[in-house]
Amino acid sequence: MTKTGSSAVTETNPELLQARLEKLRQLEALGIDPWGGRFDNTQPIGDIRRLPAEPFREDQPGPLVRAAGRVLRYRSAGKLLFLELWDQTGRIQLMIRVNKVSEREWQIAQLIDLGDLIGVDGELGKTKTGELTIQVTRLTYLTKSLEPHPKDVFGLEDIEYRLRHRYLDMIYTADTLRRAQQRVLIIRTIRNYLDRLGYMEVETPTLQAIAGGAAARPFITHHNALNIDLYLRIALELYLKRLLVGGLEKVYEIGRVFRNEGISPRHNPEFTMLELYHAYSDYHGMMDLTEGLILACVDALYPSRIIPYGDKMIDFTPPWKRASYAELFREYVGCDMLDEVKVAAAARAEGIDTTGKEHAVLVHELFEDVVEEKLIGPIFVYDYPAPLCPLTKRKRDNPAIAERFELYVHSMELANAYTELNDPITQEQTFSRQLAGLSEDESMARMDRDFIRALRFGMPPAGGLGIGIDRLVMLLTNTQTIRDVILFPLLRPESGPPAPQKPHHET
RNA sequence: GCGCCUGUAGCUCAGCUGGUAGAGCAGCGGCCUUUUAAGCCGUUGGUCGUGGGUUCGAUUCCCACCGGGCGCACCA
Repeated sequence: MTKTGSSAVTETNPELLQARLEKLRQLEALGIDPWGGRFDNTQPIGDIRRLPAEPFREDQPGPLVRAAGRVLRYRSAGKLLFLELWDQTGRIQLMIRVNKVSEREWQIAQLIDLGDLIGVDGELGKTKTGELTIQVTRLTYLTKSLEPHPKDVFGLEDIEYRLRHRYLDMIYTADTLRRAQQRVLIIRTIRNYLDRLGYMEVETPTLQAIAGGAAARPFITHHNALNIDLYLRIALELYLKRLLVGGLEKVYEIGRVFRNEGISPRHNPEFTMLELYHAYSDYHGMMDLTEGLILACVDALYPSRIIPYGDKMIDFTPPWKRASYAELFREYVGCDMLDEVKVAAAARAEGIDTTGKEHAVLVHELFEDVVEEKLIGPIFVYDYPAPLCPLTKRKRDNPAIAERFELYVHSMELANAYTELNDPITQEQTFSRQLAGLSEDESMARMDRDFIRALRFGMPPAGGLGIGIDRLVMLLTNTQTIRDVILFPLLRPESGPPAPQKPHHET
């Protein structure tokens, strides 16, 4: 194995490894299988901690409990051992006394290393200092850990180390496990909420011949038997809309999408989207749904609807503020967004380069630079300038305005919804216009003729909603970086990667 | 992709303007039957991310590369 002399990969200290291998041999010599086996009827440590417990007494044994988990602390006091046992529900102290276990078990206990997995039966009680403790009567080896574990009391500080050893991060950084559990709860809450409203959850293709539904660069892959390039999807939209044509009136998907773009504290190349469509509804219907859906998540996680994020508190008490794009623009930029002269002046004042830019583009750049940071929210911003939203139905009485809203919380776009365009003629023109305008990067927008054909058969008018699940989880778990709500975010390979195989497809 | 910051023992960190590395914990050998980051005695452990340069001498200064972080760009 050649290492290209790079990266922060740490090799295990060979002496520490040897010490553990030696204990492994000693365990085997005692007739113990160091890799353990089935160990049934354990109680979660969190449950055990809630049991009533009295100080230990020789004449009156406390309740018997059985737990399994990882040893995170080990203190030997001669003929007495204190350990700390960890499982995903909590930690508890174990006490092993030489005269309370068999001689063989006492020997085994001497061979425990930090990080080993053990199972114990014992009596629940309290030590002289009042610490809730299981006094072990039977000790079962479940798995030897050969790698030295990090020192529990310091936790893990190195971000790269935490990401590359997420399993350790889960054990030694309480927030990591908490977030993983809360993420599950959020997604389950969303499913339950939508299922109760009669939405059907579906799964649409990840491999697509044309990656559509968003303006983003796709990943390219290859199918050998068909000998065609395929794209990883960048959105769920176009297939879900086909299902509207097919008669599913309330449909959603929670799934991974892939965008071949930069990485940042708010961006991972693969992330999870909820997209949802409701036939015969519109963007106002989606606003109500969004509010209810996110509130259900807040209620699932917090006793209050005012929750912390960073150094701020976010108040989710409904009803949430709703303001039009034009209103907010006037309020924070200080001029009417239709006034081309004033908008250009305001843009220049913000240091935006105005040369050769369309009016609508300037308006939106100003909105992003000036307005977004004010939107602590939650606030629904609705009625967008039509040029910004090619896939959206225009207002009947004002074709310059698109029926779209975005939900902002803490200046972050959390949800995006439209009254969906179901007019195949306009849709086709929009595709063509996008293609004409973006000839430089042909992969950004592709004419999806099959989708146009589906629209021609008649897609019901509908409201559609997209929510970035990762960002929702960030917000609801008070997490500042997307890497900490995705268990395994993308990182460069840690040792020198094999030379990338030519040919590249682009860039 | 560009800019700034960063990489010292298994973990967490020191190391002043250049003199070839140090602590705590973990490990190893002892002592201890109520510890709480247990304590006491002894002890092992590092090509200071990698390569090159300057220098009598580089963890320290310079350059390149590799990994990571933050910001910008692309985007959600």
